[in-house]
Formats: sequence, structure tokens, C-alpha cells
Amino acid sequence: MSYELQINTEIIPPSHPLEKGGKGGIDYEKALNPQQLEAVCMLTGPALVIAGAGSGKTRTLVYRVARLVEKGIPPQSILLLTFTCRAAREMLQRASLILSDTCQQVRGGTFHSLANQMLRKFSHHIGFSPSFTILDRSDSADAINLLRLSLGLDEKARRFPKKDTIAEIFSKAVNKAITIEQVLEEEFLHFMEHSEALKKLYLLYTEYKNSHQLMDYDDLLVKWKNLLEERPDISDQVSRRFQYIMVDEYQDTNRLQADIVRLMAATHNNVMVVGDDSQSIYSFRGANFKNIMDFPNHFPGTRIITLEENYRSTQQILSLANSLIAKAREKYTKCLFTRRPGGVSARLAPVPDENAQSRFICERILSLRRNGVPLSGIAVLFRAGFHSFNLELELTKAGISFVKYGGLKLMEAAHIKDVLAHLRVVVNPCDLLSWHRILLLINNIGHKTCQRIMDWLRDTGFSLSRLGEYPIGPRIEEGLADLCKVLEAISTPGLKPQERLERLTAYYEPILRRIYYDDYPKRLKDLEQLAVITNNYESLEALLADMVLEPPEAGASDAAMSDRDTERLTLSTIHSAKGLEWHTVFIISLAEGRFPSSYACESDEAIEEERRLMYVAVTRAKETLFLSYPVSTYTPKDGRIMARPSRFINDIPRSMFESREETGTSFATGRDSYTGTEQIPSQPGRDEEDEAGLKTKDGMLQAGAHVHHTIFGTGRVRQVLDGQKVVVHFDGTGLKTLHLGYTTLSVVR
DNA sequence: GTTTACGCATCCCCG
DNA sequence: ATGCGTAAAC
Repeated sequence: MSYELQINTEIIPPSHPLEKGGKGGIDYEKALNPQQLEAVCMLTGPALVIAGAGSGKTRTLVYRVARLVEKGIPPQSILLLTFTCRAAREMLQRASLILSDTCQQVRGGTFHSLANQMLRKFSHHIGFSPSFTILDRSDSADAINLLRLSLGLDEKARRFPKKDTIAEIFSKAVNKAITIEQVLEEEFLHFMEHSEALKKLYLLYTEYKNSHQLMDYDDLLVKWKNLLEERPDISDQVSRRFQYIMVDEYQDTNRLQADIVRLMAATHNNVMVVGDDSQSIYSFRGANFKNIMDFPNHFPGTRIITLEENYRSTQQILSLANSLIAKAREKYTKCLFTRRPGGVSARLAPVPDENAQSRFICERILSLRRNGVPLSGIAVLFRAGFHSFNLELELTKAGISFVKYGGLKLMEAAHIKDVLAHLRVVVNPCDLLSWHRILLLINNIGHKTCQRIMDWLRDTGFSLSRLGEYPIGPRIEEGLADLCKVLEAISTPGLKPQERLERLTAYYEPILRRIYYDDYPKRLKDLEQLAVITNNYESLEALLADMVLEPPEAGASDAAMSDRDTERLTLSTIHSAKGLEWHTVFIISLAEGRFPSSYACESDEAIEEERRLMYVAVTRAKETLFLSYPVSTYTPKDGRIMARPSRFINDIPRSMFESREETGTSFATGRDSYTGTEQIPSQPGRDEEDEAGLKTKDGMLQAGAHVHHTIFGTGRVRQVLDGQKVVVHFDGTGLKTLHLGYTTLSVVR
């Protein structure tokens, strides 16, 4: 596995008491701190683990899996829901290392991947075939667009939302369980006038999917939830099947997912969710960090466990992170501390422009490498995938090899979609969306002919074998005959996916040359990469599902990545860097409009999410942190314009940066000071107990009381809200709302 | 009537 | 670099 190099989430100290369980079993007390231990040993009942950045959240989940298995719970009855399939795989692998291989039998994956498996198993109960097709986001937008045109909603006089926007509106409505009108009201007020048309379109889209064996990402969740709700027998069966449920990254789940968790746990309530509200960064997908606060309401008797000790970062980095999040408007459920005093101050690097920024990063990386920091210990993080384009060129020039996450996916390339569309109709012949794509590739077939053929296909019951009988004019005869031949060939039973793909590529290559005559060699390489991936699959269905549910990154073939000799730098969007850590982290393009994104500047909530995103970014660093921002940027439209530094930079006290800013072009003279050997924090034996403070529970505080908070310092209570929340005016940072259920306030006498 | 070629604007984060 | 709409070509 290629990811091992970067992922090394909590590294196990060499001095650590034996990790491999051995005959003596696992020594949980030595491996875990008291709070982690509490979470691991609590085997039944509902639990909410609030786990700050770097607080050993993954470790806790891994040990809990091991503990359950060790206690004799059948691994098949344990379910681990994570944000990516990769995360689940890695956790189960780690559990296997500390206990035994049986941990691999634990069911792990994303909500979507589990929904996929469940729905295929129970497909006949919801009027679907087990070979339904899953639409990714752009498929779904394409389908919506076709239907929009068929409704005649393309009057350009009135500005109608574009297909991607429509897809976004529909998806938000589903994921937040609200109406389309409400979504428009909240976020798309300017499209309010099209509310009726959109509702009509939505119904048509739903109907279209149901009648053609299609499901988009949201349908996977909705149909799963509905199945659980409407079929008590099935929900009972499923709930009994998974006796122990764990959900990671709970702050990034939405209403729909929370409902599913509740239904899945209905018979036993053995559910542990883990998350960090200050790392909630997926609201654009309908996630709501308030979910995490709501959990105890849905599961009475929930045990709340807070992990507040950070094992990852130096005090310098953690303080910087804390100062960022201290400026947030609302909510603090915990305060992080570390036992790794000192460290190197973060460096702030204003650079003249993007080119200079790229050169700066390259120079620093080379310097770090000279000082013994391996490339795999370094990451460059940014807000959006395209922010690294310039840097990628510079890195290539400098001969620094890198792997990029969160950029373009292989699936997003038009030629890959073309090829997969052929495979899709073989599996699901009534997938009209794929037919549409395939047919338009043939010479002399345009929209009209395509529509006629599709109508004909529908009328003849979507029979692959009869496509050849279509009454055609001479102009398209040859093209259609060729298509028939290849479809027939690749649907021959008993072929391996790779053989089918080979045959298909032979058919598609001439088309590729015709359409992309100028750059087809590059695209041919992508097809080769697809062939490598296909090689790992025994069934087309599984291949197609995985391509949509775990889309591989473009350009980074598995073969190249598993090559251990090549030490690689990581480039990643911050979203894709969630949960990972590196010795040194660069955060680039910290300019207003880039980060925070210009999209976010209109709403306070969006800015708050950008802030959390920034928090996630800085807490990825263990030892060293660089923040860089271009003083000017160049856009084709406006030419060279001055950029304002990100407001998040201004939110960090200057004292937190190395005393002299690296300015202008003279940054190359700076020295790097590294210890070379990495200090690995040891896990604690005992927690220092409550200082003079008092653990506050409901109602014990009154307005006017003087309190102390680890991050915010001293302040006075202004107001106690509904016994859960308290408003405090802090001397340093002003008004804050704190949730007493989770945070610890000390009362000062 | 259809297809295709060309010029135009647009581009965040993700399963 | 893709995705749309319009205009020229079949």
C-alpha cells in the first residue's frame, strides 16, 4: 500500500510495550491514556467521543476494534463506518497487527459503500435490479440537463441555474431533509423564481432514475434509509447482523446519515461515534456539525468522552492552531494541550507572486531534504486543487517527485467516461445516460439520431442483441454495426473484466484519435492506467461501483505509487488531508479570495467553515509549519493585481511567527533548524488531576462567576443558556458560547 | 433537418 | 482544459 508512508497517523513509540498482542494479550492500560482507555473498554451502549486533532482518535478506534474481537465478538458483526474506504482499510489493518488477522473480517467502509452493498442485496424490495448503475456527480448533472432540455426549460431570457447548480440544489435538499424551496431560500435566493420549474424537474429526475436502474450518491443513502424505515423485518435483520457500530468523522455526517445510524442501531444501541466539531469541513455536502451535539439526544444515556491531549504537534504549532480557532464565533467543546513543549515557530513567508511562491517551496524542500527530512514527511496543502498547478511545474523542473491528492480524478476525464459507459450498458442495458454518451461518439450521429435510437431501444425493451436490427440510414450503418459487434463481444459471459476492456479499447482507440487528434497519446496512457486497475477486479459490477465510490486519482497509478524506492512529496487539498500528518507542512496561497475562497466571503457561516479548514490544515503539522502568501496574483482577466493576505494570517498574533518575517525575495537565505531525529511523544501514564478547578455540570455556574479556560484565559459568565450552554466574556477574546457538556471550565475564586 | 466546428465563458472542497 | 451555444457545412 502506497499510503503507508504518509499516513503514519500516530506512530507507535519504540519503547512502547508490546504492540503485537502475543499470548499475554494487549496491554491497553499502557497503550492508552485514561480517556482513550475508557472509550476502548466501553463495549456496549451509546458513546460520543469528542476527539481533538491529533488526540489519538484513530488509535482509539483501532484498539476498540481489537478489544471487541479479543472479547469474542464475531468480527462480522462489527461495523466501522469511515469517511473514505481507504481509512477503513488502514484501521482494520492496524487492528490486525495488534491482535490478529480476524480483524480484517470486520465490515468497514463509507456510508455509500455499505449502502451499495445492502441495496444490491435487497434490490428486489425496492423495485431495482441488483445490477443498477451508480451515477457520480457529473453523471447526475448530465441526466438533469437532458431532462431539463426535454422540459423546454432552456429559455435563455430568464437565467436558469446550470446543470451543476441544479444538481447541487437537489442534493442539498435530500441531504438536509428539507424542501427545494427551503434550499433556494437559504442559499440560492436568486433562483427563487424558478422554484416551480425546479420542483417539476426534480420529480422527473427521480422518475427517470427509477425507471432506468440508476441511483445517484444521495439515492444510495435515501433508499437505504427508506428500506430500513419501511421494512421492519429487514431493518431488524440488518441491525442484528451489526451488533457493534462505530462511526468515524461524525462531524462530517449529515442528517440522512445520522438517521441511518439510528436505524441501524435500533435493536441494540451499541454505537460509538467519534468526531471533532472544530474540524467540520463538509457543510457543502449537507454535513452539519450540530449532528454531533445532537447525538446524545437521539441516544439517551450516551457516555461522552473527550480526548484533549494532542500527541502530534509541538506546543508552538498547537498554540497557533488554538489562536486560530479561538477567533471562531461559536462553540468549543474541548481544549487541546500537548506535552511537547517548545518547537520551532511557524514561518510566515510573503512572496511577490505565485512563481516566487513555487520557487520558495522548492528551495525549502531541497533544504529540508538536505537536513534529513524525507520527502514523505513533507506536504504542501492548499484550498483548491488548481492552486498547486504552478507549483507542480516548478517541482517537476526541480526534479522533486510528488503525488497529488484531491486533484482531478481519473473518472472525470471524458475519455475514461466514454469507455466506462460501454461497460455500463453491458451490465445495465437500460442505462440511457450511458447509451447517450456512447451513441454520440459514432460518426454522423448527433442529438436527433441519438434520441431516435434511444427511443427505439426503450421500445424494444433494451435488448443489446437487437441493436443491430435498428432500421438505419446508410450514413450511420457502419458505425452502429461496429458498436454492436463490440458490445456483443464484451458481453460474452465468462470473460474477465480486463479482457473486455482490451477488446473495448481496440474499438475505442480510433474514436479517441478522431476526437482528440492533438493529444490522444496522453489519453491513451489514462486508458492504460484503467487497464491496470481493472486487472484487480473479477467482476465488472465491482469495478464500476468502485470507480464511482472510491474514484482513483488521475496520473498516480497504483503501480507507480507502490514503488517504495520513490520517495514522494505530498500535494493535497486540505479536504483530502483530513486525518493525516507530516513532519513539515506548507500551506500556500493564503490570500483573500483563494483561502478563504471567494465563494465563502458572502456568508459568515461559510467563513467559519473556512476557518475550521485552516485549523485542520495547521494541525496536520508535527514539527514545522510554513504559511506563504503571494503579494500579487496574475489572472488572465485583470492582469496583475495586488492580493490581500488571508484574514486568517491576521488572526494569528505576530508573536507566534518566527521573529523576522521572511520577506521579498531574500527568503532563500533563511536557515532551517531541525533536530533531525524526531521526538515521538510517549503516551502518558496518568493525567494530572483537576487543578483548583471544578468540573462544571448543568446549572452549577451562575451569571457573574469568574472562570478560567485553558485557551481563552479568564473571564466572567454573562449568561447561562438552557443549562447546557453558557456565555462567557473573556478578558482576551470577548464573548464566547461554551457547551458545558463537553468543555471544562475552572471556577476562579 | 442534422451534424460538426468554432468561439465563448468558466473553473472549490467530495462519496 | 471542459462545456456550453451558435453558425457554418453536410
